[in-house]
Amino acid sequence: MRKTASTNTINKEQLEANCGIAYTNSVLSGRWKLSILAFLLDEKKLRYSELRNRLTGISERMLIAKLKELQADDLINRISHPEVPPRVEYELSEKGKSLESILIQMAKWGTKNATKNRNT
Amino acid sequence: MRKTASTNTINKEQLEANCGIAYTNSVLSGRWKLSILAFLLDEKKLRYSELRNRLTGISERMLIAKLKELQADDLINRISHPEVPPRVEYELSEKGKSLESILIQMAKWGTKNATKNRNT
DNA sequence: GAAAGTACATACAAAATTGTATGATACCGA
DNA sequence: TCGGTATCATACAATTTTGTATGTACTTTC
Repeated sequence: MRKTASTNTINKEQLEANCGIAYTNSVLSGRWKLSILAFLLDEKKLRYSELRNRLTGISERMLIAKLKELQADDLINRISHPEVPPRVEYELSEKGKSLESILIQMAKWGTKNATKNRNT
Repeated sequence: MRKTASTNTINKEQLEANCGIAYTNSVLSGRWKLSILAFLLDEKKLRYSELRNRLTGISERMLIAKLKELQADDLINRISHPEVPPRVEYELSEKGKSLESILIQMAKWGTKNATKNRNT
C-alpha cells in the first residue's frame, strides 16, 4: 500500500481497497455469519439442528435468515434430503472455502487479543 | 482444523476458534470500522476531517462514535494537538497494525468476489 | 460583526437487526 | 387420535445501529 499525502484526494488504490473491504464486510458482518462459516469450515458438513446446537443463543429465525443470506451470497451450499423427518445439510461452497485463511487468521487474532474488560 | 463427527459435542478447538472469531467480529463488525482501519492502514495518519472526507456518507455522529470504540478497543491512537483551530490525528496502534494482513486479504477477497447483483 | 472552519456533543428519529411466540407440514409410533 | 421430530415460516416486539439537526468554543477571514 502506498501513501499519498494529498489532503483531499483519494487515489484509485485506496478506493478499490475500500471497495473490496466494503463488499467483504457486507457479506460477513453481523452477529452470526462468521461463526456459522467457522463451524462449517471446521466440520465440513452440518445439519440445521447441529448448527443450531453449536450456535448457542441463536434463534431459529436468525439461523434461517443468516443461512439464506449466506446462500444468496453463494458462500454455502444447502443440501436437502427429501426424507421424513426432513434432513438438510449445509457446507461451504467453493467461494466460502476461499475465505478459509481469513477465517483462520481472524480466529487466531481474536484468541490472541481477546481482553476481558469489555463493558457496554 | 480437525473434524469431530459427534452429533452433539463441540470440542475445545472449535470453541476456541469460535471464541476468537467472536471477539474479532465484535471489534470489527458494523458498517464503518473496517473502512476506517483500511484508510488508516493506507495513509498512516489522518486528521478527523480527512477521515470524514474519505468515508463518503458517514455522519459526524457515527465517525466520532466509531473512532471512540476503536480507541476503546485499542486499535487506534488519538493524537490531539492543543492548537486553535483544533487538530486531531488518528493512526493505527500496534494492535491495529497487527490486523494488517487480515485487512489486506479482505480487500483482495472483496475485489475478486464482488458481484453486482445484490438487492435488499 | 457576520460567516466559516475545526473537532466534537447532544437530543431526537428512523431504520436495521435481532428476539419471542406460535404455526405449518408431514410422517411415525403408541 | 395424540404427541413427537425436523426444518422452516410468519407476526410482532424489543434492541441496536445509524441518521438528522443543531449547538459549542475559539479563532481567522471577509
